[in-house]
Amino acid sequence: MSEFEDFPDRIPLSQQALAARPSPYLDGLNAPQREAVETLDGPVLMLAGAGTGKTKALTTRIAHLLSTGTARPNEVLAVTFTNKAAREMKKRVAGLLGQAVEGMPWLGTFHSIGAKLLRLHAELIGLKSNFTILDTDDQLRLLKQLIVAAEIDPKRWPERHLSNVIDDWKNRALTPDKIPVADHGAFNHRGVELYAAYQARLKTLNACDFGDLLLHVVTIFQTHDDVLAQYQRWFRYILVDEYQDTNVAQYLWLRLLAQQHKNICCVGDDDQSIYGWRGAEVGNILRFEKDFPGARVIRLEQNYRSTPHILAAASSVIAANKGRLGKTLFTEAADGEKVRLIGHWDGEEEARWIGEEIEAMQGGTRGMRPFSLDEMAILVRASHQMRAFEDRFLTIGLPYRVIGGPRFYERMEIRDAMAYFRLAISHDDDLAFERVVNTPKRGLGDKAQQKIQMSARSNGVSLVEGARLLLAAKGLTGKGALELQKLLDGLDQWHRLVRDQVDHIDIAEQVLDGSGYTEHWQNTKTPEAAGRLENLKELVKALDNFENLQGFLEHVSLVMDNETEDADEKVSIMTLHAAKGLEFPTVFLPGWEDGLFPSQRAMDEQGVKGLEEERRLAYVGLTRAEEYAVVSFAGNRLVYGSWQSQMPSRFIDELDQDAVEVLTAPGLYGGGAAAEPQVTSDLYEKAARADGYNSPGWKRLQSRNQQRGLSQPREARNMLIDASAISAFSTGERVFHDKFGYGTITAIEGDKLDISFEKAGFKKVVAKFVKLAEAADDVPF
DNA sequence: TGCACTCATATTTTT
DNA sequence: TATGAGTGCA
Repeated sequence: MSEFEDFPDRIPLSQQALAARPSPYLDGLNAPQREAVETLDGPVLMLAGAGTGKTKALTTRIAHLLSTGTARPNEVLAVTFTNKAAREMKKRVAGLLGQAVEGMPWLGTFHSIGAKLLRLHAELIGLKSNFTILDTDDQLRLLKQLIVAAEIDPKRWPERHLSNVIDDWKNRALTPDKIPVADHGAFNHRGVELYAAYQARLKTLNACDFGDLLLHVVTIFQTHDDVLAQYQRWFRYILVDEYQDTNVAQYLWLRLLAQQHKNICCVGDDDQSIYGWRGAEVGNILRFEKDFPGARVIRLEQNYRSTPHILAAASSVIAANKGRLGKTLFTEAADGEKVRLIGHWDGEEEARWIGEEIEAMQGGTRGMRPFSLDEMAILVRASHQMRAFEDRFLTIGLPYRVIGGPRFYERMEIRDAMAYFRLAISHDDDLAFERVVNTPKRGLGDKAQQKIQMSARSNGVSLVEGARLLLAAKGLTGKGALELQKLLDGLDQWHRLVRDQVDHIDIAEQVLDGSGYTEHWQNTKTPEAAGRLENLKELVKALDNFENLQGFLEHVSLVMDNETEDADEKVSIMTLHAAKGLEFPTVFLPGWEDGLFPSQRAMDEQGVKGLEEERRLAYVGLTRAEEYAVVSFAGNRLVYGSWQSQMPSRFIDELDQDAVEVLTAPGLYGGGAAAEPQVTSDLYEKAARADGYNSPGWKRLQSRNQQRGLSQPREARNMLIDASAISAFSTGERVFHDKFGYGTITAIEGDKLDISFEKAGFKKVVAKFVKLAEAADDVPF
């Protein structure tokens, strides 16, 4: 292996010698971080709370290993989950060492390292080393074919479902022959059979899916001692990021590799485990000390990110979870702002308020420093919540960016283009052929495609060959035959270009133009066509960074992400999941309502386990904030087209009251305020725009709350309960609700009223959203 | 092949 | 509500 030549080969130092010769990187680390860096031998579990500098510790540890000569770059296996994390790690290690880390071939994501290993040993599980990696789309198409072939109704049993079942098995490192009896009922008792068929099909296609990249490697390790032993010797030091997110397959993979030297350092935070639904096993991190006897557990608890109030709020929420490893975050930062809590009438108003708040904060009119849009983020539980914000921000012209969403390489045009590239390289790529045979439209519809399939199957050849034979046998006539011949000629021509090692950018352009694909989008008059052409250009541009098409395809299926860098200042909108690992000075957390967050589905399907994961999500959300966090909820929300009354999230109850300040929103009126004309909220809104919290409306609302003795209630949420509202109602009373109309109170429970509405039926509603019927009579509606 | 229509469906998604 | 997938018709 020549790739490490540029790295000086140093004589490993003993621990003793190391102690005597402190590494220069240790400055600026706190005691536990230092310990995590210096405890090189034996298993180490670094429990790193949010914002405690775990990446710093991890990268310094690598730099330390290398610079002291304890390990050579190729002896260190460092795995992350995301490409972004891998890049970041590379960059920071390089920064610490003052040189590029070209010589670290085993720093990467689980999947990229898995792919690398699998290419080296593919033949051991019946693949060729140039196997293709299927994306989700290919996978689903394949599964659909298998479902239909098995004469199962794909409507009742959609491929999506099967893919989940199979992914779940793969996450648990279960090959078809190892599926436990308890799972045999999966997918209408046909799951195991279809799984086996799928794996067989993948092998004939010389392909594997994401899960296989790990599963196959585990299988190889389990069945080939010599191969395993080689890597066990090789990887003297293993580092794992985000250990709480590992699934069983990844866990086995790591454990097998670590058996020889046992120098495995896992970094994670059980409180930030939010991917349980995807097969992540919190149990892996909870069990670490059992798995690796003699493990040193190091806790990083000093938080460098958030103010004490934010930390207190986050800690108080997460404290409600059971079975934690337990950490107590602390900070030396100054107090700062309290977490603010605000309730709104509905989702639309919530979005409006946040929009205004963002604008105000830009100008520094909230008694804080001015914040740039880049410093603010809105974190939602589910992506459909984004819409309200997008709508609002578009109307007021507030620039925003949505993080996450479909990735670049998942877009239709990119995949079509890539399918063409794949075909240019290999005519055996049936999946690619299926994808593009009639894209753009060539008059090769279902019937023509079936004929090609038949021809291929009966002759035992690939689809491309099958098509060739079909044409030769005159099995296809007319326009279709002509077009198919043109396509096949094109394929031959492109294949020659690849073989002759023509510059791959030229090839790409010839393929896209020659196939008529570019033209297809040029002729398309839909609004997104221009963007698609733009993306295709982008794709060709990206080719520049690679030696050849093959290298590009490998990369694109594993590594290409969607980082559109634009310099413009924008507010970020993303899901809580997407926010993990990020931080923002200001964070808005809307939609804290029971059923939405925590999500009803998580609780229904996973019970307490699900609820606890939701709670960790709340913890992740709050700990993203550096200086300022705002939690909000709405009393009414439009869910699938009908209005739903929402209860504030139970997580709001769990917030440390001392860390929270309650704001009263415009448009919220209970009890005494109910009699006030609607104009109150208009006044407040105008004033808020002008003067922020110094507005007369704001002050009036504040003082009114104070008069009611609401400044120091026991629980945060209780602060929102209008005492007069509670006493104002009694069972049997006729009330009015803006969205549900008139109804009668059937029961009262704290601030919650059970109301039987005349039109909307039975609802549970927070008292402050309801008025006595006679008080409502003068409200225009 | 393209359209207009019905119908079911509706979290989170590192690779 | 709004999106997509599937279906029927020109």
